[in-house]
Amino acid sequence: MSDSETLKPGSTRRARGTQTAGPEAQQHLLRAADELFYREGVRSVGVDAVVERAGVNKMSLYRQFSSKDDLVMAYLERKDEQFFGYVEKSFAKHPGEPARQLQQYFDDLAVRASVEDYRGCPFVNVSVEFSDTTHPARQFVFRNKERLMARLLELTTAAGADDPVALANGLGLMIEGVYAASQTYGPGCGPILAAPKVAAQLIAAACSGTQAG
Amino acid sequence: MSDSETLKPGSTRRARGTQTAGPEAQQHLLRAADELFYREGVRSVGVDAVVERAGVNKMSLYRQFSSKDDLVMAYLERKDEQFFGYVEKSFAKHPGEPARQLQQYFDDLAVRASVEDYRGCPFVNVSVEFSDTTHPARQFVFRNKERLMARLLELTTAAGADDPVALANGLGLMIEGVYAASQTYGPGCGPILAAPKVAAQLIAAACSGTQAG
DNA sequence: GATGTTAGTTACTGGTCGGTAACATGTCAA
DNA sequence: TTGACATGTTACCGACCAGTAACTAACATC
Repeated sequence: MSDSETLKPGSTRRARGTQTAGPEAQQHLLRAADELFYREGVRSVGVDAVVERAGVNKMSLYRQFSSKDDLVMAYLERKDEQFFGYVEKSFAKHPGEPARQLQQYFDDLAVRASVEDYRGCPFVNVSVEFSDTTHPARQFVFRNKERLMARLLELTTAAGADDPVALANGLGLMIEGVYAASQTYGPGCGPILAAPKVAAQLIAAACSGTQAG
Repeated sequence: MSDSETLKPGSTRRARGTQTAGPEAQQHLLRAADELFYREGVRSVGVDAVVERAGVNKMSLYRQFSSKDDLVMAYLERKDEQFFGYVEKSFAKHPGEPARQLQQYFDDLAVRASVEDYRGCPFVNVSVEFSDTTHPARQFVFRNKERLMARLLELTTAAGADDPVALANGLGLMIEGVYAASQTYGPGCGPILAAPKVAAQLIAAACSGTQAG
C-alpha cells in the first residue's frame, strides 16, 4: 500500500505495484509498444523496456500476447489504423474532389514529416529491421502498401487522370520518398518541403484533359 | 596443412586455419561486412558472423578495427564510394548533356532496384537501425545525402532548369522513394518501374524554356 | 470467511552480444 | 637456428535478450 514509486515528470510510464485488469494492461502495453517501437525500432527495444514503460509486469505481457512477435504484429495493426486514419482525414477535407483530396494528403504529410522527432514510415522501418521477406511483419507491410496503392488508384481514376495507374505509382513513390527523406536529410528541410509542389505538378499534368478534381 | 575444412558451394566464406596478412584480412573483413550488413542489417549481424564469413579470427577484426562501430563506419565509407560510383557511371554516359545524365541515373537505378535480393539504400537502412541522430553513422548519412543533393543541383543548374533547387529536391525525393518502395512493395514491381517516366516528366517540365540537356 | 481467478514478484533458463586475455602457431629475417 | 612478430585458437567476461516457473498478493463471488 505504501508505494514509494515516483513517476518521472512528462513520462507516460505507469506506477508499479498496482494491479491492472487484463484488457486494461493490454492497452497500456500497446501504447508503450507504439511509443518505443516507433521511436527506437522494433528490434532495438526489449520486452523489459516495454513492460516497464507500460507499468505492467512481464508475465502480464505474455498473458496478453503469445510472444514478442505477436506484440509486434499488434503494433503494426495499430500503426495501420493510424496511417489510414491520416489518409482518410486528409481526403475528407475535399469530398467529391479527388485531385484536391490527393493534394491535401501531401500537404498534411509534409507537415507531419517535418516535426523534430519524426521517425519516418513505421512500415518501412520494420522492413529494414526484418530482412526475411517471409516474416509475418514483412507480409503485413506488403498488404499495407497494396491497400494504399489501391486507394490512390481509386482517386487518380476518379480524378480522370490520363493514366491513373501511372499517376498512382508516381504519387506512391513520392510518399515513400518523403518518409525516407525525413530520416536521411534533416527534419523539415529540403526535399520534404518540395513534395507538395511536385505532387501538384504530377496531378496537374496527368489530369490536363479532364479537370475532374 | 591437412585442412579438412570444406567450403560451401557458392559461398564466399574463406577457409579457416590459414594465416592472413593484416591488410589482406582487412579486405576480407570489409567484404564480408559489406555483404552481411547490407543484406541483413548492421544491428542484426554480429561480429562472429562477420569474422566467420571473412574466414578470419575475431582477434584479427579487433586488430584492424577498434570496435564494431568502427567496422560499421568503414562499411559506410565503402558503400559511399560504391554509391557515387554508380552515380558518376550513369552521368558519364552523356557528357555535357545534364538533363540526359539525370535521366540516365533514374533508368539505371530502376534496373538495380528491381533485382530480387535488393535491400534498398544502405544509408536509409542504418538511419532506421540507429535511432540516435548524433551517432557517427547517422552523421555520415547526413553528409552522404548532402553530397548527393549538391551533385544533383549541379546538374539541374547546368540543365537550365527554371528552379534548379526545386527540381533537385524533387529528383532527390524520387530517389529515396525508389529505394524505399523496393522494400515495401515487391521487388521490380509497380512504383519502381514508373520512376524513370516520372523523372522524365519532372525534368522536361522544369527545363521547358531552355533545352540545355 | 473460504475459494477461484487474476496479477505482481523474484529468480531463473539458455542463448547471443561485443569485447578481451592468455596462449599456441605460423612466417620471415637475421 | 633463433628470435621477433603477426596471426589463429580457446576460453572467458559482463551485459542483454526472450521466455518461463514458482510463488505471493489482491480481487470477486459464493
